[in-house]
Amino acid sequence: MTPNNPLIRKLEQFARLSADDRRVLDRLVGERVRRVGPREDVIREGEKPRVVSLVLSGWVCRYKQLADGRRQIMGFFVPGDLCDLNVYILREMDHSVGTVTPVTLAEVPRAVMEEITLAHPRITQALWWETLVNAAIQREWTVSLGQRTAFERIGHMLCELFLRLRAVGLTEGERCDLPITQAEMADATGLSTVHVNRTLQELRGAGLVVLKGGALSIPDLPALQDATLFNPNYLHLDREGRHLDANDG
Amino acid sequence: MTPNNPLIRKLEQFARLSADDRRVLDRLVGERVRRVGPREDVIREGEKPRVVSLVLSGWVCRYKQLADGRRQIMGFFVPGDLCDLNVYILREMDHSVGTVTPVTLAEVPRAVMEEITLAHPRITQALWWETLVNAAIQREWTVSLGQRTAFERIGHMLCELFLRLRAVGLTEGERCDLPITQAEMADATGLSTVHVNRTLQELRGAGLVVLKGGALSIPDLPALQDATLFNPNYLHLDREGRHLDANDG
DNA sequence: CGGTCCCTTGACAGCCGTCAACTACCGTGG
DNA sequence: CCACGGTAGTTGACGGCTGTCAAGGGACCG
Repeated sequence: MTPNNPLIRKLEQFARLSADDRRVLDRLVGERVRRVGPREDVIREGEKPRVVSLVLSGWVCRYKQLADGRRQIMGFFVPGDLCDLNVYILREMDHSVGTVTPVTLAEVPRAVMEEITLAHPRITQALWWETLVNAAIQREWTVSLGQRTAFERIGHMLCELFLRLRAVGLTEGERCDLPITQAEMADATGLSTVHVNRTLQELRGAGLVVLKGGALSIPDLPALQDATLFNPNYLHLDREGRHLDANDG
Repeated sequence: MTPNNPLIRKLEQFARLSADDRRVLDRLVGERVRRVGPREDVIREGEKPRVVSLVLSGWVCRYKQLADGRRQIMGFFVPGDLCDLNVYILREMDHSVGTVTPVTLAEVPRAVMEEITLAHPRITQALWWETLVNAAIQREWTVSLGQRTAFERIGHMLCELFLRLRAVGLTEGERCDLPITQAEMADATGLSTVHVNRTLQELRGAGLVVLKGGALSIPDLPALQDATLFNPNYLHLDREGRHLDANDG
């Protein structure tokens, strides 16, 4: 049976978990659930982070708004993603986290987080892997914004999101939901909405993506990867911790 | 007495360490030292990371080279910086790390790292803080590349580097060493060398920076911060873990 | 059926890249 | 002492990718 807990699903991209590991992670998502509507802030720059948030459903983004109104989305969280293991160490948030769609979050108190990492080394390793992958994703965004053209940048982002959603079982064949507006894609890619629109038309024209009504379809993933210089190595999805696999199924 | 171990110096931006903590960290930098010449790779994309590297002196950068030769520097390491706590969890590097200047590194074996984090909770917290700050820096680069103009981008980077160097005691008044070429600044900011050159002239013309012969001077830091929309909050340098302070001096 | 949000399109401008040449600096060696 | 070569920095001309401004179309909703 495939787990419906997206965090378990995701961590098993790294290593197989034991039945006990899963129980622990399931307890974690059940304890304190928070629902947030679309386009709301989960936490704002300057506030004190108190819990670790785990996305159970919906899309969330990190963003920063500059004094003059310019806004940059620094990353998306999809189900299974954790907003910074151990954020609570910092006194205040240096950026905001806001929802894109309606969202359900599991809010994990500090004590629970610490208890788990003390008692469950395999989970701890998997969470470290998660942290390192998130850092790698952030770096890849730096590369995109610094070096890739608008065409590559947008295509690359769609590739990444597709693979990340696939890792938590949220794709069906070549398609997945993509509940973000072109304005949000613009804020994420550092482009204007006008240019995002034109570039999407180019991507469609090249037959690389089908994007309509909140649904994304990638008819030929390798072709899109080639066209956008996409190398999936930074997602570290090939079960790199398999030597840690549990044996009990 | 101020420590000459830059890691200690840096972690004390977070919380005061005990004499024992310092001894542990001093042992860590002494054990295995590696010297690398300028413009060499410390580790290359695709290789297996085996140790955690800590910069003792000199400048290092993370970078990624795309298939067609475009290169993006994703971040600089200066003395006191750690190249990814726990990298060894990953099977292969998704980017390269190369020196800018001649460098001395402390290579910390996995076992030592794990031993320390098990036995010394204050150090562990401080290292987590380091990790979170690094992530915040990477996000800020995303914001710079996505939203800031060339002028703001370069000025912002100089601000950041100055403050980071100051945190490890490598500034003297308003000046510090800046041993990077304009070509490297270009790779870091996603601009062309020509444009970096022109933009630096603008920054000089505005009296915001003095940059010559590998030395940077910032006559009016608040002014530069204003001009580049620089908010230092993401560096979390205000001793946020002071409640953990050791009492033994 | 009016309003709002999102997407789309056209005209125009500007930031920034490319190309190419030139200068400055520095260490080496004749 | 000067020639030499290599690296880093500088400058000018030109072009193009991408932003801005503005207007219109389509879908959904109260």
